This record gives sequence, C-alpha cells and structure tokens, in this order.
Amino acid sequence: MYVHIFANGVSPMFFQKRYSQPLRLPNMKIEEEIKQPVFKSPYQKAYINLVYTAGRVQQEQSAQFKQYGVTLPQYNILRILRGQYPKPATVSLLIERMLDKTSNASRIVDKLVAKELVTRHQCPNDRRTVDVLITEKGLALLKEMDELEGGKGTGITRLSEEEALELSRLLDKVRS
Amino acid sequence: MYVHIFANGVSPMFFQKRYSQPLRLPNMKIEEEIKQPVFKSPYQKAYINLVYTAGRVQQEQSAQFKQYGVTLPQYNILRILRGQYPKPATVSLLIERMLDKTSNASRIVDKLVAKELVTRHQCPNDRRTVDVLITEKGLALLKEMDELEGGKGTGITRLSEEEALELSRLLDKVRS
DNA sequence: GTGTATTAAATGTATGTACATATATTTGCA
DNA sequence: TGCAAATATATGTACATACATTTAATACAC
Repeated sequence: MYVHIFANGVSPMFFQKRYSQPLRLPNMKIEEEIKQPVFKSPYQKAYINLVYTAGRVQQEQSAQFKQYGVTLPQYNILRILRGQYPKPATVSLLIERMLDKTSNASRIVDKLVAKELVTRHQCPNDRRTVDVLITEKGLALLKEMDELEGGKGTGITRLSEEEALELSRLLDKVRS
Repeated sequence: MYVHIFANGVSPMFFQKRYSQPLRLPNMKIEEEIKQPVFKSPYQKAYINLVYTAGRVQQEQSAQFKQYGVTLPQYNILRILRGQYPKPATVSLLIERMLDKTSNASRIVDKLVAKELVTRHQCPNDRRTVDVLITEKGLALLKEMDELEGGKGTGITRLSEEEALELSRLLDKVRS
C-alpha cells in the first residue's frame, strides 16, 4: 500500500486542497498504464515494464524512508556500512557495493556525516583513502528501519515466493 | 552488450588513461553482483534485483542516447509527442503518459524547446494550458533513433520471447 | 631515488526527481 | 454577477545521477 508521507510544515488545509480526491492506485497491465496499446515486440514491452515497475517500487520504498529522514541511496550506504561493522569502509568499497555504481558516494557520505549517522576519517596507512564508519546513531536508525527491509510495503510481495524467485532468475539473465 | 559512448572533447590519451583496464561487464547472479550472500526472503532478493537490473538497463539505454544529444526522459516525451502528431499535447497529457509520473515535464519541455525539437504555444481556448508540438527536426531525430527502440542494445534481448512475456506478466502483478 | 603513472576521493556542471508552493486562468455555485 | 474552488503550468529547493576534471597520495619503472 502506498502511503504518502507529508513533509513538515504542510497545513491540513493545504493537504485538503491537493489531495481532496483520494490517491487512486492504478492496477493495470502495462499497455493500459502507459496508454500504449501496441508494443513492437515482447522485448520492448518487457523493457518498458521493467523500467516503469522499478520506478514504482522505488517510489513506494522512498515514501516509507521519508519518515526516517534518509533517502534510498543514503539507506543503501548505511546498510553496507553495517555489513562491515565494526570495520570501516572506504569510499571505493561503497561504490563497489552500491546498487547504482555511478552514483556519487562521496556526496552521499557528506549527507550522512551531517546527520551524524557516519563518521569519516582519513586512513593513516593510505592517506588517499578515507575510513567511513557507521555511528551508534546510525546503527540505531537502521535497527528501527529493519522492518522495511525486503521490499515489505512494496508491490513485490504481491508475487508468490515461487514467482519472486522466477523474477530474480529472469532479471539475472537480463544482466548476464 | 554495454557500449560506453564518449562525450565530445575526450582526447584519446585521456581515454587511454581512464580506461586502460578494459571495462569488464559483470555477468553474475545478484548475490555475487552486490556481494550480499544471503537475502532475507525471495521478496527481498527480487526487490533488490528489480531495482538493480532496471538501473543497469536504463544506463545502457541512456549511453546509446547520448550520441543523439537527448536524455531518456527527453526521448520519452518526444515519443509521446510523435504519437499525438500532428495534434499538439498539453503538459498534463505528457505527465499522464510519462513513465515516471512525478518527473517535471515542464522543465524537460524547456530543454527540448531549447534544442528546437518541440514548440510550445499558449492554447487560445484555455489560456492555462500550453500546446506542445514536435517539430520537423524532432521527428527527424526520432526517425534516426527508431533503431534503438524496444530495448535493443540492452540486456533485455538476452531473454527468449517467452521469457520476456513472463517477465512482463510478473511485473504487471507487482504493480497491480 | 626520481619522475611518471596510477589510484582514491572530491568537486564542478548539467540534468533529473520529489515535493512544496506560486501564479494565472477557468469553473461553478451562492 | 462575483467570488471561492479547481485546474494547468511554472518555479524554488534539496537531493541524486552522470560524467568530466581536479587534487592529493602512493606505486612503480627506470
């Protein structure tokens, strides 16, 4: 279920005005959803569906993240750091493990440092690298957020377990 | 096959330095690819795989787009406009049909106007709305780009046609 | 040992996303 | 008719992505 989280400072009246019509969630095949009745091939259809669905699922997730004050990429970095804990991680390692490799780990770490969820120290052995370490506060936040893990609260749970595994198999093949 | 497209102005020597190690394309199951050996459930695995794979496929596509000087969302808008041609489309209609509904159609149209791929005129009947129309130049560009349609050049074509249809079915269910 | 190549991280810039809000216009009802 | 609500679009801001480039430190070949 999609839950819209409201940012601070939004008056109830404003809410009333913008969302006076309940937010209906579409429940359609991809043809109807994007109003393109015909695809050139099963590949085009699957491609568009893949991009569209991933976007939807990500939106659902990041709406849930909002109440915790972190974005999805920030959360992903925190999880990697917890995986390393109590060892620190370098920025290179973060990039290597991030879902989106080309994103800018340095700047995401900046935001986490500002929120005191991680610390960053120059590594004495190799002064080019920095050690990024999750703080107690960061660990506590992740513990609170563990509920959300596993795509809970997103459409992925509409699949059966077998279907979820089959989806993973097909996606592995797309990336292979 | 992933083809890295180089932007204008990159010297061969620079290329030599940055990519002296050939860009190896990973070909792995999701566990190996993100170095997370165990997932909590098939759902978590499928969720991460979905987000990860969609990102990959999008990167492949946008690398191909680069040589034409448009981004993926710009391309999507151009395609919607061609679907309407010779009728214009309002910004509302663009938002309605875009893959990512919450993206900012106004500003993407701005970029397309600057490139002279579309025109924008206030609609005389309802002066709140604007008519966005694809230009001859825009149509010509799309014709050139038609080759790329359908996920060609992305990993989606590694599936069989049956698998592509099964993937679409599963994704429809995720969004339902 | 010195200088060049390589590596790690940070930064600059254009674009896009997510959300709130502002502005202009039209609709609709008291 | 006149004014409040609704609608269409644009804009402001924070964050992220994509890519090139810069800066600093280390490795390595000669």
